[in-house]
Amino acid sequence: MALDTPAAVVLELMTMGQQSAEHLGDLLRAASPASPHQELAAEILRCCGRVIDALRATSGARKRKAAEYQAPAPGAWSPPPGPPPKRRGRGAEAVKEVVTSVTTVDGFIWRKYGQKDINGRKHPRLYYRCAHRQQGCNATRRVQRTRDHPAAYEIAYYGEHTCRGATTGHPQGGAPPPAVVDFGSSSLGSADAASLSQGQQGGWSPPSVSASPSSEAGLELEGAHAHEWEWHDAATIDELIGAAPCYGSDPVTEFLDGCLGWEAVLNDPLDFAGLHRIATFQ
DNA sequence: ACTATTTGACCTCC
DNA sequence: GGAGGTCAAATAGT
Repeated sequence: MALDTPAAVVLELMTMGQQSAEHLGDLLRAASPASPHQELAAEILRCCGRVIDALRATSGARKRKAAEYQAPAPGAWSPPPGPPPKRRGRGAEAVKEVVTSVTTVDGFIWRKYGQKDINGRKHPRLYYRCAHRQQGCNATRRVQRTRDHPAAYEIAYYGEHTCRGATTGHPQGGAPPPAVVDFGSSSLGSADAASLSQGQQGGWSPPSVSASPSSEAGLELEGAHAHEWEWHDAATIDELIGAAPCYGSDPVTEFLDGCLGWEAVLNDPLDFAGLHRIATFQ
């Protein structure tokens, strides 16, 4: 939610850019240890770092005060009226399971309703349900960082969407903007997850990048037509670098040739005028 | 004022 | 009984 502000978006994008520069530096080192271009990558890295620092300093990173929960009187909690709510059976089959670097780009609006520390897992599991639950949509999803690659998320979907997706109600009927910043396997980020909030007008609102400092899950960029890439259990990030279709024989060249999604992001209908200025470090 | 998120309590399954 | 899943009050954000 908090990342709906341009500054927050810039911060997130700069973080990604920083990660990409790191990745680029690695690739350059691997390609040619003596390459003078490494210094260029290092320069990009430094610039990103400075912008990030400046943004963090000005944003004031408000943090939620720890809730002072007042325990309800014994017996205060009462189950909702009517039949008991149906809980998903433990280990119930997910309709779909995805392992992805972004926690979703599935075109649906999700609302977080719970978080739980899971035994043997370093990161908590996050629970989301479709924001259209009031319209009877019972779709839920479970997001969990993978054990092997904390930058990756296992997303399990449960239930069917009866709402046909929030973004289908796009006011202009046009395709929503491609809002995915696809850094491919380089997104080894500290991204944080939160659910995408829908605008109060009930229509489609631009995809937002949101993060909460306290959350352990990842960046979430959502757009109805944005793509997500998946990898499967056996794949490692390194394997994916080699396997990703956008990489050719020269990974460095391919990297520079636009496997990243910057253009798509900057062409986004969102007002990125300010972003352009910042992105050019002026 | 209203909505979204956080988080401890509670429920259900194994 | 423990672990995972969900609820709902409290709180933050707009």
